[in-house]
Amino acid sequence: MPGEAAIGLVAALETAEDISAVKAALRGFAGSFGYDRFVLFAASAARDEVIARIYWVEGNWFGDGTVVDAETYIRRCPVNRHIVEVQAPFFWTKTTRGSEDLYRVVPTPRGQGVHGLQIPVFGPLGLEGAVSLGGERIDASPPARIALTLVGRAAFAAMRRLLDAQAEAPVTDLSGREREILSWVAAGRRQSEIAAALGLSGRTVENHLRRIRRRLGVATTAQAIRVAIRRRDIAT
Amino acid sequence: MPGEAAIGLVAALETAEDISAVKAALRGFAGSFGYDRFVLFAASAARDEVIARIYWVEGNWFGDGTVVDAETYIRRCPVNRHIVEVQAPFFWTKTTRGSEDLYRVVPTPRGQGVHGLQIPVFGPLGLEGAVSLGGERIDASPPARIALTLVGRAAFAAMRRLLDAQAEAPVTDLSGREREILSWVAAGRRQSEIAAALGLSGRTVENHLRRIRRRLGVATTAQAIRVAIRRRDIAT
DNA sequence: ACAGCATTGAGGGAAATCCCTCATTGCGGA
DNA sequence: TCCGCAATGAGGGATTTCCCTCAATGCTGT
Repeated sequence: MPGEAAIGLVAALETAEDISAVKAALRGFAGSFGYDRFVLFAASAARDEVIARIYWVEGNWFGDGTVVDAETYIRRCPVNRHIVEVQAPFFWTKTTRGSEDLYRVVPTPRGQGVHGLQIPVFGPLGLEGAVSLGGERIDASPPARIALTLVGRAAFAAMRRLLDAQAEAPVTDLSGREREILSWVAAGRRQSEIAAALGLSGRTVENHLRRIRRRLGVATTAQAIRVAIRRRDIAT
Repeated sequence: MPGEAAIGLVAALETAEDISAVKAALRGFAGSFGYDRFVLFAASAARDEVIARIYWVEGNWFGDGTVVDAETYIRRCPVNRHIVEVQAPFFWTKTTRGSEDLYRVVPTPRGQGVHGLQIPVFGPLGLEGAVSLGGERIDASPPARIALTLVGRAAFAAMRRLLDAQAEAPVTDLSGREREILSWVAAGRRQSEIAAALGLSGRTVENHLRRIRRRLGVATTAQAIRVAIRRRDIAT
């Protein structure tokens, strides 16, 4: 009865106090479908890299028994790039030809090799992360996919809640100068124009904008405009 | 067994060919939890107002037997504004004091009056819509919320797939493609990333953005974000 | 048939942004 | 008093955006 179990797990994950409990929940549930490799990472589209922060990596991802570190995983798995282009979970399969690994996105993985389910996680600002599940003999049926998506997303939310609680203190307010400068940018001024208007050097304006981006947790100034408008840091 | 039914419904909704089937699925499932009023609307990157397009309104939303039309519903239900500020489904309750309706967001609705569950739907660009369920004697337990969220979002996806298939007329000066690209920029993507995501060349994205700037009469893309948000060409 | 416009793509070069780091000043709180 | 932080500025280099132009589709409406 994966459905009942899934809903119970989601409820439990919402109030989980313990990272190991979150891992155990996903490990156990996904395990019953044949998945034994796990990756959870934040991707918020807010960083230069696709992956902003790795929450959890576990399992024999590359078939050679090596324990993966974050960088390795990212570099060697192009599936993680594909995540920014989709709107729904997708299956992938890895086939090894000679010494080369070939990853493909497929409707239903079958046959030899490592297969997986990649689950994007969305939020108010767009892509926020992903849950990646893998294994060699996986259940790739629609019910499995649906249940795993439900539980995987709940696990992601729980993991983020627990791990980003202390790690980040993101929602600092913008300083007055920062709001002022961002408002000018929103009004269509270039950095050099703002510098002239405010009697600053272009460098200073640039530095302020970088600080603004970091504070708002966004990748580009254009996105900073949108986020700041939503947060009411600047006027619409 | 709400869990099994939910997963089966989601699978069915993914391939539904028929709007009435989608409605029947949600009506039946939510009905078993005491919900008998339904609203599905898109809120995404394309139109004026918080609500871009209403997919479905059904039920006695205002207790006086009147059939609601879209505008009325939007104007009279402030809960729909609140949707832009949350990251997760929430319950609300409506109490009537004299001739005045008071809406409140609550952890668990109880007592007299109309209660409801508001389910935001997120995608790569952020908030994409919402599913609103209401009733007078509703099940507001966590399992019910989780199952309804799962099915509600699947119903939303199905409804959008079926209804947005045969096009809609752009109300603004920006073309559909232009709004789409600008939305991605507002979500923090670079031109090259957008090109990859949409399968275009970087040149094309760049050309679209120049055209957008010219059309909106702005100098920079950052300003275009603000103007487009204000004009409701893209989502906040 | 033909004009208009959306969509796509490009060359070539100028300008702007963005990244890292480091440093100084001045202010308010522990 | 000293730490932290807002505010300012810079060096130096890597990317990205932006500007002009031109052109080929394909669809729509007159």
